[in-house]
Amino acid sequence: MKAERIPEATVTRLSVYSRHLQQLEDNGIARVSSQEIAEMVDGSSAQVRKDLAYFGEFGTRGVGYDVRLLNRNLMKILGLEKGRTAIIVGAGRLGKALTLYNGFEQRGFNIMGIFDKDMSKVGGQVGKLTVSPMYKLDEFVKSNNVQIGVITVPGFAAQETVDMLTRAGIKAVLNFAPVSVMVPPDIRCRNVDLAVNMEVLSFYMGLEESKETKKSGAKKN
Amino acid sequence: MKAERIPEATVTRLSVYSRHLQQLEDNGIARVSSQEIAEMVDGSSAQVRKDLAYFGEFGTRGVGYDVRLLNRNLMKILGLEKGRTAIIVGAGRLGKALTLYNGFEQRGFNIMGIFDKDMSKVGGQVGKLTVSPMYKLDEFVKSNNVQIGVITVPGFAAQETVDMLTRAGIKAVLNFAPVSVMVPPDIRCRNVDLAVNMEVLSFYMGLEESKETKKSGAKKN
DNA sequence: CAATGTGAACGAATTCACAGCG
DNA sequence: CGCTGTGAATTCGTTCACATTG
Repeated sequence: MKAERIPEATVTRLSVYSRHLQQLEDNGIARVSSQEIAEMVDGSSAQVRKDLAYFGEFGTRGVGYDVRLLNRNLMKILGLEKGRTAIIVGAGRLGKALTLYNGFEQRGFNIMGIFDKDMSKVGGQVGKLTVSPMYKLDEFVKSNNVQIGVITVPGFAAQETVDMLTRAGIKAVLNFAPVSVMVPPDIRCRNVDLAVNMEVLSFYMGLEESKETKKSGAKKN
Repeated sequence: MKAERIPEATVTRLSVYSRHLQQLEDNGIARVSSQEIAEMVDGSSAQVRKDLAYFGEFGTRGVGYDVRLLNRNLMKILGLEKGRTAIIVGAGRLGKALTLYNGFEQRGFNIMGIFDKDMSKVGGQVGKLTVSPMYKLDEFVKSNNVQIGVITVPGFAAQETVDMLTRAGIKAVLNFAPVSVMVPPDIRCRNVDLAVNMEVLSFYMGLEESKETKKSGAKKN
């Protein structure tokens, strides 16, 4: 282990390892090797060990890793033992779906509120939460120490929403609006563009298609 | 330009470039430089030019790129001029939200159907679509030539769903279930794990937090 | 002695810097 | 003259291979 800069790809994989370890734990499996983890996530054992090596020595040579212990360590590395707090901004279908998405609380995230500009949505129920108006956002973020803002507003409203959140003191933004938003340098931001994922698939399908075209002897132009 | 393997990161960026060019086009902007594109996507101009260079020469030296023309080319590279077809499997909240998500059709994707195993959901309306039972999936995919299957079923049902889709002849899978699914080597698959995104944010927030702790002189242990 | 942890080798992706061209 | 297009240099991430150790 050494104090280096951590590749983002490593962080992403740690999260995936953790989810798989959780499954092993739930199934009562006590030990696992880097090789076995690699198979679960479709990677290499060397990669698994390298990823872990950034943060310490978690295994026993000749034996492998204690599933429970390693998962605890990964959760800690990922900051999940701290009970992360989040709100959803945008009470459209996607916002509501994310508010009620089980995967978040299963991993220790607490969705504390949901907000919308549209007064016809304000007051509506989303599970246990009630949709709040935007003017309550600042106060809510501050007094509840909300850390993560999840943006599910339409593209044109995304930047102003992010600005409100950063002014209120949010630490990180997960943006589902299909635009690039600007954040101050001390705020973490990730864009999840659903269409981009589809387009990457489309690109690779296109490669396959042109292969087939070649095989059958047809010409493109 | 040369016939090399294309980095996936490049493909992802092309999709983002295209979305921004679309915006410029809508605003009546006719020309753009690699520098300006870079600023929009928060990247470097050299990166933009390198990405484009995999596919050809699209610009004019000393001038820049024709917005409309470049966007046409990118859409073509991404296979979007072909009218990609998709179905959603899993008519829960996320499935419904994605079915009605504007971003897909705006980019040329046609969501043709939505399926669910739960008979109490079958027959329900989702926009213009009616939720179909799973036993109709195979026939539907084949006769409509559906290319992309979007998985929004619970984790435990994801693998069997993928198997059904691949048997029916699907070309690509976009998996929102928080598990790793296996696909045959000729099928493209992307996993969008919503919790992973949150956890990566959480990790970097943790780095900030320990910086602050150090600054204030406190010790972690 | 089996599986970890890790320096060294390798390969891939990004950035640099400038030649080439409209 | 300005901006593209691109080899060369560099940085970054992954894989290899083996010494290390419980």
